[in-house]
Amino acid sequence: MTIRELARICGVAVSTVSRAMNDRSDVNPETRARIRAAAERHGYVPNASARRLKIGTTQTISVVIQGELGQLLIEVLEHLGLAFADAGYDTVLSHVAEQHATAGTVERIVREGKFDGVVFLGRYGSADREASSQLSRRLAEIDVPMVFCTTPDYSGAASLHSSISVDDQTGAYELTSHLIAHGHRRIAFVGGGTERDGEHAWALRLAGYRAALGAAGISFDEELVVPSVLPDQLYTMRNGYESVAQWPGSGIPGDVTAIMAVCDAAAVGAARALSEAGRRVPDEVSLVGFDGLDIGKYHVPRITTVAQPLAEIAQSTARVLLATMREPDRAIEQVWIRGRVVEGESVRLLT
Amino acid sequence: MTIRELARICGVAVSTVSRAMNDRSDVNPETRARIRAAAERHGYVPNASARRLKIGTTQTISVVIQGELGQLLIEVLEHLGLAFADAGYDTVLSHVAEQHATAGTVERIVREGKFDGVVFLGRYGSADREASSQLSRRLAEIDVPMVFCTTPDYSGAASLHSSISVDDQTGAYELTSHLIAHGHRRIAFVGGGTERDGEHAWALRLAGYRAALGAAGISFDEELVVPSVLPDQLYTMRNGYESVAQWPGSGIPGDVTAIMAVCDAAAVGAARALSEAGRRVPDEVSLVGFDGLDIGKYHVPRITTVAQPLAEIAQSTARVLLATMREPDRAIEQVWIRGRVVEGESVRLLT
DNA sequence: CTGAAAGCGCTTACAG
DNA sequence: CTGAAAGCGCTTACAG
Repeated sequence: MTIRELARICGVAVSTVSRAMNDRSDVNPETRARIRAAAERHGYVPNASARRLKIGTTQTISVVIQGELGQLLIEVLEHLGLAFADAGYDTVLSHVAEQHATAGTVERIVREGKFDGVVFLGRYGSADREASSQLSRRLAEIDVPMVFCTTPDYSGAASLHSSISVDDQTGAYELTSHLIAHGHRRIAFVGGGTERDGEHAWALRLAGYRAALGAAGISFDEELVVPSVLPDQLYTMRNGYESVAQWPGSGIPGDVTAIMAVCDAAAVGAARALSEAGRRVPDEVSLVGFDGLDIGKYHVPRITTVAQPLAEIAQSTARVLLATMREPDRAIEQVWIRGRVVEGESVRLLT
Repeated sequence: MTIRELARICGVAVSTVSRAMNDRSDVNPETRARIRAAAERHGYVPNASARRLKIGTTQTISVVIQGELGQLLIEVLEHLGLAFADAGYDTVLSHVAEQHATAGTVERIVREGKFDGVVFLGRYGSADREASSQLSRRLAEIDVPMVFCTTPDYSGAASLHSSISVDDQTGAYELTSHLIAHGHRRIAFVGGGTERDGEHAWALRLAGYRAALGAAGISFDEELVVPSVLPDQLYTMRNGYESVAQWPGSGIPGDVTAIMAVCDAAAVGAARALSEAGRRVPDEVSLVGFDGLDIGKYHVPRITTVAQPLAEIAQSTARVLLATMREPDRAIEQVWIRGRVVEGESVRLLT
C-alpha cells in the first residue's frame, strides 16, 4: 500500500493524503479523518525510506554498543529509549560484535544516514589506544551529531565529542574512604585493565581508590592492584572470579582485609572465588563493587557499592545529544554525574 | 557527499559510481578502484534511505523486545547479530518500553518498511490474551517476514508464525526428575504467572514439573505452586525474591525440601529470601533454576539448572527467518530445542 | 565497459 | 482547503 493507492481509494491527491498523515493544519478536518480512517483500515504506514529521503530526518537515534552487553549498559539503554521517546525519537540499538568492531563498521553505521543522532554507549574502538583516538577524530568529521555515554571519547588531549558518565573517580574515592572509615588499610583493587591511561572507567576508579588511600595517609602498594586476566571482559562476573582465583604470586595476601572490585558483577565473581578459597565475606574479607545493580542487591551478603544514577545519566545524554542536533556548533561538554555509596552487608567494621 | 558529487569528482556518470560501489562485474577494474578510493577519501557512503527506496531491501533485521531486558534475551540478541551478520544483514534492536507496548507501536515498526525481517524476542503483545492473539493475527497480514524467538505467537489454535524456543517442558521435566532422583518429593514451583494457558515459557516449565511428578507417582499439590507477586517481571531476581519472601499462608512450608524457580535469576532472588528466612541452600532446601546463565554459575552455591543452547536457538531463528524471506509462502514451523541439565551445588541428596 | 533516463514513495513549495 | 509538479539520492534496464 503506497500513498498513491490510498489517494485513489480516497479520491484525493497524494499531496492531500500526505498532509492528512502528517497532521498538517491546512487540511479539512473531515478529509483528514476520512483519509486516516482509510489508512488505518488498509494498514497504510508511510514508507520510512521515502520519507527520510525527502525530509532528511529519520526520527531515529542509534545507540552503538560494542562487544559485551552487560546489565548496566542495558539499563542505560532502556532509560535512553524513554528519554528519546519523550522527544519523539525512536531508539535503536546497533550492536557491534567484538569480531566486527572495526573503525569501518562504526563509520558506516554513522554515515549511512539512517540516524539523526548517535550515542556511543559503554565502549567503542579497539584496544589499541592510537587506533581509537584516530577513529574518534574521523568520527568528528562526520556531521551526524554524536555523544559518548559512560565512556570517554579517547580523542586525546582536546575532547572532540561530548560525553556523560558517572563520576567514577569520586565514587571510588568515597567507597574507598568508606572502607578506610571501617578500619581497613590493606585494600586490594581487583579486575582493572593494564594500561593506566586515566580515561577508562576502571582507570578512573583506580585513581579514586588511590587518592583516597593517599588522603588517609595509607601508602599505595602496587602489589595490591590485581589487574584483570580477561581485559576484554572487564565488567563481568567471570573477570572478578578469574582475577581473584588467579591472584598473582602465592594467592590472596593474608593481610588483605578488603577488596574493591571494578564493578558489581566482578564483585560477585570475586565473592565466588573467595568462597572457593575458603575466605568468608565479610567476616574475613570485606568486598565492595561499583554500579548498584540488582546482582549485588540480591547477593548474600548484599554488596556495598556506588549506585550509578542511570536514569539521570541517560536523560543527560539525551539532553546533550538533542541540543547538539538542534545546534551543531554547540560547545563540547563533559558531564560527570555523582553516584551514591549504598551500604550493603559486605563490609565488616574492623575494631 | 552524494553520488552525484562523487561522480563529478571522478569524471564519470553516477551510474558508473553506483556500479563501482555495488561491486558489479560490468565495470572496468581500474575505474572501480579509482572510484572506491575517492569514496574512501571523501567518506562517501551511499545513502541508505535512497538505496532502500530503489532497491526494496534494507539488509536490516529488527529484533523487537518488549518490556524488561534480561540477560537471557541479551545473549540471544548477541547470537542473532552474529548469525544475521554471516548472511549479510545488520541487526538492530527495537526495544519497546512497557509503557509504549501497544499493538499500534509494534505494527508501525513492522510496516514502516525499515526492515527486511523481524524477530520478536522474549515477549510481545499485552498481558491480555485476547489482545495478544488479535495482534498476532494483524501481524500475520503484514507481508514482512517475521519469526518468534523464545516466545510462542499466541495466535490461538493454529499457529500463524514460526517460532523457535528451548524445549521448556522437557527441560523442566528433566530438572524435576533430577530432584526426585535425589530423594525430593515435596517440591515447590516458584515465580510463575497466574494464567495457566500453556503457552508461556513459565507455563510450559510448570507443565514439565507436573508431568515429572506424575511420572514418579507424586501427587500434585496446588499449595506448592507459588505464583509470582510480580507478573510483569517474571524473569528477574526481584520476582524470585518477593515470591519467596511473600509466600502465601504461614510462609515456606516446613516439609518442602526443594524449590524450582521459574529461571536462574528468580532462583538467585529466591536464594536471598531463603537466606533471610534462615533456610540454608542446599542443606535445608534444595534449589534449581532454568536458563544456565552466569548469574547461577557464579552463585554460591552454584545453581543447578537447565542450560539453554542459546547459540543454537539464535542460529535456528536466523535460519527460519532467512528462509521465510526467500520463500514467503514457506510452511510455518515450531522448533523446540532441547536444553541440558547442568548440575551445580544447590541440590542436596536426601537419604 | 559507460552514460542518459526513468522511477522507487514520499513531501513541499507553488498555484489556484 | 486541494492539486499538479519537482525533486530527495539512489539503482537498473536500455542504448551505445
